[in-house]
Amino acid sequence: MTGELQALLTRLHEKDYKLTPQRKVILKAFVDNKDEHLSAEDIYGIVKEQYPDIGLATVYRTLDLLAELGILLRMNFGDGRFRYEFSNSDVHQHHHLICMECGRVQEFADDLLEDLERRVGEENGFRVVDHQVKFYGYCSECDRKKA
Amino acid sequence: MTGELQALLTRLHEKDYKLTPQRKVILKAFVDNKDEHLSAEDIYGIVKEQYPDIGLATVYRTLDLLAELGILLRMNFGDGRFRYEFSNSDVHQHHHLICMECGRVQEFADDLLEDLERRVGEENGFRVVDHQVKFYGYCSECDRKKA
DNA sequence: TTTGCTGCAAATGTTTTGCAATATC
DNA sequence: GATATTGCAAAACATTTGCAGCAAA
Repeated sequence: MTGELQALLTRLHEKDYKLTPQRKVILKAFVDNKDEHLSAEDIYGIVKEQYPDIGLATVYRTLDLLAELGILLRMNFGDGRFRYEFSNSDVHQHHHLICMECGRVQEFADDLLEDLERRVGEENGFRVVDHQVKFYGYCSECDRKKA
Repeated sequence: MTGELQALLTRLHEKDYKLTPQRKVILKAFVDNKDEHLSAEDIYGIVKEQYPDIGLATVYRTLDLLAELGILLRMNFGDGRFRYEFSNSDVHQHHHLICMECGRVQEFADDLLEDLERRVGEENGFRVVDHQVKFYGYCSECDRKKA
């Protein structure tokens, strides 16, 4: 756990970014909330407990930085704000199931898409470098409640 | 062409929505720009030529209405504004190739995904009702310029 | 000590809303 | 004539930016 945070800090340090307490605390928030898809405001709320004087602008700037470095993934679920998650390079491709009732986001991994990606690129004269797949529907819980 | 506009107006009329010139002119803008992915501001610009007194708020309200009725699809390409396109029920599933250089959006249709959709739903206890797929990369033109 | 970072407040850009006036049915 | 719809201006909301002060190296 601590080792993971350390590794990330080292990664920043290697690129000559300063290791400020604000950056540490934001990174820690992601380490502690691995499965979440956090918005800037979410992070701000979490981080304010440990570091009450942090400014929202700093959160935004840090998220930008971490996303540029590839440490975070910036995603858009269509709810009007960006959300961020740890860019776990092990699980290379993972996608999202978005519940239209409660808004909960589940993840799923799938490699079948790489095939599709290649084929679509060839057929359309397009060099595909990334893809994003979202399925919309109802999670089992909401589906049960509705029935 | 005119027939298509008529059909849409009838659809509004049947649901007791008033056929205002503003609504007609906005619908016409979509009929005339079938292959585009238009933002509210885009529509506002187009429509202002025929109806200079229209307000931007009316454009937003009309787009909301048409999207709710299923006449338009509201989409988010991550460029900070919603974009709308005709919901052409013939081409049931079509997806987007987004050029990371010039921002142009090409479409492609694919039915292979329905399979995937079913399988993912089953494996994750999720009732999938829609999906959205975006491929990011470089269109042939930009790819050529870069090489 | 030097520069990069921060917090604050103001600015930005898109979308929404309150309200009085207006136009459709 | 009743009520939905409009235009305008202001508000809301997420995000960005300018800048003076501060802190990591």
